[in-house]
Amino acid sequence: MAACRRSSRLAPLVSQKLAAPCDVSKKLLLPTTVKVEPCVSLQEARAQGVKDSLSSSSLRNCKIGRKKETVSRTKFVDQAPPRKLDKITGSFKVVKQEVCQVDKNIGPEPPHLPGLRQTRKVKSEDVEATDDIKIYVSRARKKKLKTEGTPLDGSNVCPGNNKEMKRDSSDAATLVTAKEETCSADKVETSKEITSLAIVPSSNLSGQAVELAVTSGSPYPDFARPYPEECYEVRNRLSQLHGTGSYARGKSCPTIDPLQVLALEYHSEEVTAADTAGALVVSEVEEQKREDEHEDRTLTGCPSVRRTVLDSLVGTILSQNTTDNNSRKAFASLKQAFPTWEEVHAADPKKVEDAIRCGGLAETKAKRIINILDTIFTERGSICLEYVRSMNVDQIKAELSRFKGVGPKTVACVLMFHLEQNEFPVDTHVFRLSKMLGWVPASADREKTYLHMNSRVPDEVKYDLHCLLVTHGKRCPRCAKGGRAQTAPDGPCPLINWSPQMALRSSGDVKLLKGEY
DNA sequence: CCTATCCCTACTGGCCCGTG
DNA sequence: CACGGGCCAGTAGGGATAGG
Repeated sequence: MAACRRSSRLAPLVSQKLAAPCDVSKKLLLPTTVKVEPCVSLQEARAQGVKDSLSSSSLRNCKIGRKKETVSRTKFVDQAPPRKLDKITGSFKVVKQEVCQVDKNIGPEPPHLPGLRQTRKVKSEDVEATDDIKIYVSRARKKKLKTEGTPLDGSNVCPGNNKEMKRDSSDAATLVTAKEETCSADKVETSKEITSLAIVPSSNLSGQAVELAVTSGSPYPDFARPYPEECYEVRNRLSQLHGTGSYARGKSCPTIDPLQVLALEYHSEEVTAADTAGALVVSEVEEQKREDEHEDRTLTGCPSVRRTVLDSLVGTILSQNTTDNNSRKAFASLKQAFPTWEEVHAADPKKVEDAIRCGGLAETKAKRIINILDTIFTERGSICLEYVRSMNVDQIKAELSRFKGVGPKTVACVLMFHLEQNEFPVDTHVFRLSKMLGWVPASADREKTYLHMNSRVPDEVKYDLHCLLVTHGKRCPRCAKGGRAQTAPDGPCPLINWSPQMALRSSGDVKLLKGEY
């Protein structure tokens, strides 16, 4: 197994900055060694032309202190290869002599874009009015503007961001109508059944489960859970609690997770009241769809496509670390300011930043978006990501994850919500609940959880289960992080006693420490 | 010696809560 | 009411170390 994994990591890679990938990709080079001048920092190493596809450890080996001056490479192949550390597949990265030469001509890489953190609700008092346009200004930005002596006007704020900035308990109540009666006593019975299922020894696994344990690409091939039966049962229980029926792709999920709301907007299928748990999501989605009817005509450089992969990718980036409302408004604001991606690409980064400011982390996200557009334009001659539709899933993962700011979760969301692939994104809620349910080893990190769950969860239930776990992780007082649900609960948790971890949590005897789920 | 991996921290804007 | 600290979540990067 180890040899197998190692072999996969040696998948050849090509720099994203190769100006003519179609030419270079035809080359077949034998493994060799490339001399890299010693340097004292990562930035300097990159400035020397070392591609950022090189692993951090390998790049660090270039530092003087370690007296490591060589970087190995493998070969080009005639296919679209991953171009940086592939966190999803675990494949690895190398650097090539040609890459260094090309990069030297390009110069140092763009400034480091720091990571992101999640934001929560927006305080209503931070919404201010200027003339007829209500504008949203964060406290931090107010402080910054005050420090800079910049007047508060429409040039430095995001318009049209004055509604539903705060998702309070009344909103939640709207979302979860008619849920209480679904939480009846029969839940207790099924809970007992599942308790017994959860502790069933591996020798009693179904044939399907055993097969999965043997053949999956999981980092834990011997860890058989979750069994397919579990996935279906949890889906059914959470569906009863948080929403009715199956959340087929393209229909609404009973969640207001920004990624899912954005995803809904990308699908042309009808969104009906019966498919959602509340009127809020439906009205917002329909309203957005109406806006989209107009915007789609000029939205992208691919006029024949209603929603593009690039829309989805940028939308998902904008949804990182912010609320659904803010991310959606940031996306709409961006489209309003720059109807096409070409315009975004050509725009002053500050203008782009201003356009998405209402989504939070505007500077970071603007740089990342522009960097993506710039990379695509440089490599393809036009700003369009539709070519990934012809790729297989692994190739798409490699293609998208090479962009800075696009991680495994973002790629998985694009794959699942937009490209309708059988992916199982693992966000913080899915990660936490997976551990609580005993579906992954306690030591599993998020990436391993993603790999394991993606291989274990039956394809037909991935979409539903993801949506429901996210919803449940937000709403259930027992299962929410820190025991603090983001909305009013829909009812008693149907997963009590599902696993020893869940039982411990529900008993209240365990004081959760920092970092624990 | 080189690479892979684990573990940890930084970064970011905003919310929540306690304190003065 | 203002202020500060803790916390949130996804990504990037670096130190240390294991393994081939």
